Amino acid sequence: MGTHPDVKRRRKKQGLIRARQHLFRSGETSNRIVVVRSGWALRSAMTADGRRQVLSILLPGDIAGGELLVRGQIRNPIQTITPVDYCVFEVDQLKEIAAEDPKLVWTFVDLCFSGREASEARLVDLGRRNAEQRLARLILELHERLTAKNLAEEDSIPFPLRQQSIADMLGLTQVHVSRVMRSLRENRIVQVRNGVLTILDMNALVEVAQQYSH
Amino acid sequence: MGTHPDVKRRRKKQGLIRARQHLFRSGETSNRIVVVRSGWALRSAMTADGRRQVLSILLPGDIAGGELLVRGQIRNPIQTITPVDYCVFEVDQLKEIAAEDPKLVWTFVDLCFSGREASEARLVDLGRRNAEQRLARLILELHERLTAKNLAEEDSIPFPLRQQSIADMLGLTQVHVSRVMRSLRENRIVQVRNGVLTILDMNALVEVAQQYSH
DNA sequence: GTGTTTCTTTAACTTGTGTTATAAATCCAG
DNA sequence: CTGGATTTATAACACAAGTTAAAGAAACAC
Repeated sequence: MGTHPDVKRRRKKQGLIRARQHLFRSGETSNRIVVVRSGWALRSAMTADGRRQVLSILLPGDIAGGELLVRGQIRNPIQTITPVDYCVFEVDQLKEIAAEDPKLVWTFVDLCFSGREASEARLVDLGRRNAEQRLARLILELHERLTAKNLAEEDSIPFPLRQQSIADMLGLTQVHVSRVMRSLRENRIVQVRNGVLTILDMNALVEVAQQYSH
Repeated sequence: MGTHPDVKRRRKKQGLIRARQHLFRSGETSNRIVVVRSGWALRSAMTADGRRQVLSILLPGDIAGGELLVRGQIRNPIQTITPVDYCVFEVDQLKEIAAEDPKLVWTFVDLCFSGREASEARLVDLGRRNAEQRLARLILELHERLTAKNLAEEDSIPFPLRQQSIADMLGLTQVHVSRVMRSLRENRIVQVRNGVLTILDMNALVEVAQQYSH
């Protein structure tokens, strides 16, 4: 899609934030939207009894807090899992720009649909696929997204995710994520070392991701 | 939100379609968007091995095929589960109207966000709640939505869903949905008769929906 | 009505994933 | 380098939900 030229011109501020910090808190009423420039963050929801469901992974280039364009407040907190540097856009300014150039609003519609498609893809995973498939598909998704952003080398990608975060994303427990990781490791399909995940056997990984199941 | 006045004026056609028919097929490239006027429909995704995940339930007032505003084709098929009558809007015309009145585009952004929020709520259900909670929450959601549309009487709502569809929505099997329904029935929490579901004990239902779990 | 098909219920049995607990790695501050 | 905190690995056991099968019930066609 690419950033809109008017938006670039009006870029206001930027910032750097450490790992494990909130980029947005639930309920926050802010008028700034953030674009991640480097680093990873997780957007999640909490249940009443304190368990977490990760809704999406934010990678460089992704927008955080876009709902502020149409909602008064942030619903889902966003926390960094690595240091993140970002730039900030004022909601009011974006709206002004959009008023001048209606095409921009269609860009928002488009972005919003992409986000929805992504969360529906995850829905299918949680509803209809087993743990092994979910993990394999998550790895493939990250590999694709990072490759598109030129952040992968060959079949290696940065991998700062803790097993607990993966569990919270895939609707599993950390223990079970560990089991499935072991299976992928022992079958020489993927390898994780020093925060880098390497896909050793792409065909096998795709196979696992697509295997018929339940 | 309410339908935009310009849109109402240009309403083109309407139609009636029987139960178990496709309102949209996957891959369809149509230039018509549909608003459901009465009846229920399901939007779903299929896995490679033919299992189904229901992504959303369309009730009267809901839009079907909205993605055609920003995408070339329909990704997820929509099938009626009751007779549906609907009205049709041409995509091109909507875009023309939107060009004249940019507010309308913001309405699309808003709608799109609502859809995303709904699918993320379901994501939390599938990732972090057990079968009983999922079903209780589905019933409460339908009750709320139908009440808002004035389609509920007291605590009774029309309920044309087959157990298999509920299963495909909640990531369960039909057999297990039957078990959970039995539990709700035997505890005198809900009752289904002649396609009408009655909430006999709202407090208990809310309790089930929120119980701490796993 | 009668027969046919589609749903639902129920039971018996299996299994994937959760739970709990502990040990082993790894990371990090000082 | 050392000690403490996180994170990961493993094992043993438990249970929610899946599977299969078969019988009832309901819906539907003629």
